[in-house]
Amino acid sequence: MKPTIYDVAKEAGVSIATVSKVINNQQVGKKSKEKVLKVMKELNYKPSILASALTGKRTSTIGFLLPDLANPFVAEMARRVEDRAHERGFNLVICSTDFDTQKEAFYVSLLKQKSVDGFILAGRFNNEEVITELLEEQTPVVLLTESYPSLSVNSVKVDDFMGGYEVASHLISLGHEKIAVIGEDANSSRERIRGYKQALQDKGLEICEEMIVISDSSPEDVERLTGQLLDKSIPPTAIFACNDLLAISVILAVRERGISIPDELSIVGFDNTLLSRSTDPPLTTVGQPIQDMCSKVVDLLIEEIEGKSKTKQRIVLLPKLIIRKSTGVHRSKIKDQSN
Amino acid sequence: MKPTIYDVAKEAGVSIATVSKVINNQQVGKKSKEKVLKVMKELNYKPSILASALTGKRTSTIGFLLPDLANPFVAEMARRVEDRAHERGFNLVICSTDFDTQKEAFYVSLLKQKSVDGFILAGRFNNEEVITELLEEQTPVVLLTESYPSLSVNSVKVDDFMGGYEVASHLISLGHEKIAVIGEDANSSRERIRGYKQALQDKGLEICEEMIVISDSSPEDVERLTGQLLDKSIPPTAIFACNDLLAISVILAVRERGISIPDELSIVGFDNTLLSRSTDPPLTTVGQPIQDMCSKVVDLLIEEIEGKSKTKQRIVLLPKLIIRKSTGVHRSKIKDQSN
DNA sequence: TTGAAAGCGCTAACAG
DNA sequence: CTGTTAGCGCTTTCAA
Repeated sequence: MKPTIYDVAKEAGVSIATVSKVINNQQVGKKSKEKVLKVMKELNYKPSILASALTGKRTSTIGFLLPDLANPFVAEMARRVEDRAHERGFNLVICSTDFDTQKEAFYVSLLKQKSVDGFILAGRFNNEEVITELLEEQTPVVLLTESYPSLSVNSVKVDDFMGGYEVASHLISLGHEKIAVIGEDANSSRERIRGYKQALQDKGLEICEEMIVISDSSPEDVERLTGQLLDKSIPPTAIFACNDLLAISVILAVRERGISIPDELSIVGFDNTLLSRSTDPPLTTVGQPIQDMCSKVVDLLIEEIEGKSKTKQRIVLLPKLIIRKSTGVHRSKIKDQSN
Repeated sequence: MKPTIYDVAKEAGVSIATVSKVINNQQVGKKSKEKVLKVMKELNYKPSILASALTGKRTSTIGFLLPDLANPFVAEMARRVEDRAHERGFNLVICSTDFDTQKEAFYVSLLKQKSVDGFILAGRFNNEEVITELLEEQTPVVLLTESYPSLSVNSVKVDDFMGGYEVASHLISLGHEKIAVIGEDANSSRERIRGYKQALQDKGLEICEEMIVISDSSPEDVERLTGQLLDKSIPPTAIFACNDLLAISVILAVRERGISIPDELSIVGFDNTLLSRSTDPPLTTVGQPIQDMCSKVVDLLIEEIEGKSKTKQRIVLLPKLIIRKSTGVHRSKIKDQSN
């Protein structure tokens, strides 16, 4: 059916070894080479990557595990990773793990069976055991967006601490003193919160632990938590949501209560997703250099795949505060000033 | 390094044939079977899918080509497709084509070399030649979201015509008579527009061609077109954007002009993406049964892969109008009523 | 420069 | 029920 290397060899009057050599352009007599090339074209011959991988070559495909492809931020990363991978001649097989330890293990195992050349693990990856195993068998892996402080593994992420610090600083400079935080159960959130606390401390503000809450990321939970925050005797004048998706849920909850943004409540997100531009008001957020990060993970992984990497790296890129309309001076402060 | 079927055979004291049989659970003596299973576990043996595919079995991976993974609607589809594929034991290798004929051809060719079992092509696929070729060589293919009227190929999509019809009917029932449309250069848009026209006609309204514009999908272009529409001597009182992403750009453009939605202008989208809930006001849109569609494409494809499919199918699911806050009676009508 | 042949890990007759 | 053996399509020595 589909032509094989034998068909080409026969048609070109040479041995399959010769054909193989022109495929991998090694030394071949000019005449033979031309002949083979011509026949390959005629027969529309494409070498089977399966077969060549079986003999030890790469499959040129990368396993890309992420929490949920439907998440716009994740999807954008996936696209950037895909682009870079494509430039470097690799394909991606993408699997959503939903933070599920079972799925994580399952997919890694399955993709190993399919002989992917390496893995990119994006976002929080719960199954530390799996990572350890990968590391032990020297399977190339790079983490994206999160890192495991205790493991010697390549990773690329943004400086979450700094992002959190900048958000809080911005809010404080606007006069806010009661700043709540809604985070997720992930290292990145924890780092952002750590940055936030540091900023409060540096400015001599009191850190109030009950203003810091962790959600399970579902819109319902976020709305509930937002409600709780707002119902406090002294409610916050600003809420820092640890990512844009959370921020949107916050906005919806807030809007439902008829509270105006930013006059009565400032809101900040994180990630600078598409979403953040289309909310009303447009969301102040922290931009991650997605493209850069994604190029870097791919490059790092390929380096490891090609065996060129000397030592493990933790690459940390700097985030950038993007001020839009969801943050401002609180109404009460405005009165103060006009008095 | 990694254990092979030989290692298992030797360790279990049987032939590789026997091992192979237990892998594919065929008839094997109970004792041997147990022994082999035990050894497989001990050695943590996983059969190489490459090798087995080389002998004619499937790779259990599907090539999924789509326009742009960073598009939230597309990403959500990808996730649903992935889920179903996973349930059926398949993986996805995802490639973004950007509507680029070259990339389309390139990826299809590459994935064929990688021996994917079949293709899902989502959205407008420009390279008809490639589809024809796929069809000729009997490679399983299913189109998602778009269909090629002239080709005998499986496809799953929503009834775009009906969606457009419902949008227009809704708007008309609200009293709108000047309804503009912003579409894309794709069959789905054309169908939606056809539905829109039919509705106008059915209600005895005049169809004004200059109220119908096609954008290149970039936010800038959409904003420009929106401006043009609004600057007409008799501007529309409603705009039907052929998808949510377009609708958002329209909203941004409209908001910039200080026009209020829906009092002065109603806006409708299409797709019911996540985005449509978080805009302000929340967007009236048309919901596609994404999950259903995606399960169906996968099932259809796998049927073809397994050779069970008798005839080609074009599956058309019905859309559903979702009325939110971006549409309403125009201010002028309200006055009329109060007079 | 070229080709014969072994082998990658697995499946599938076919014998036994 | 089990094992032998011949491939699957390609790469890679090793001779010629």
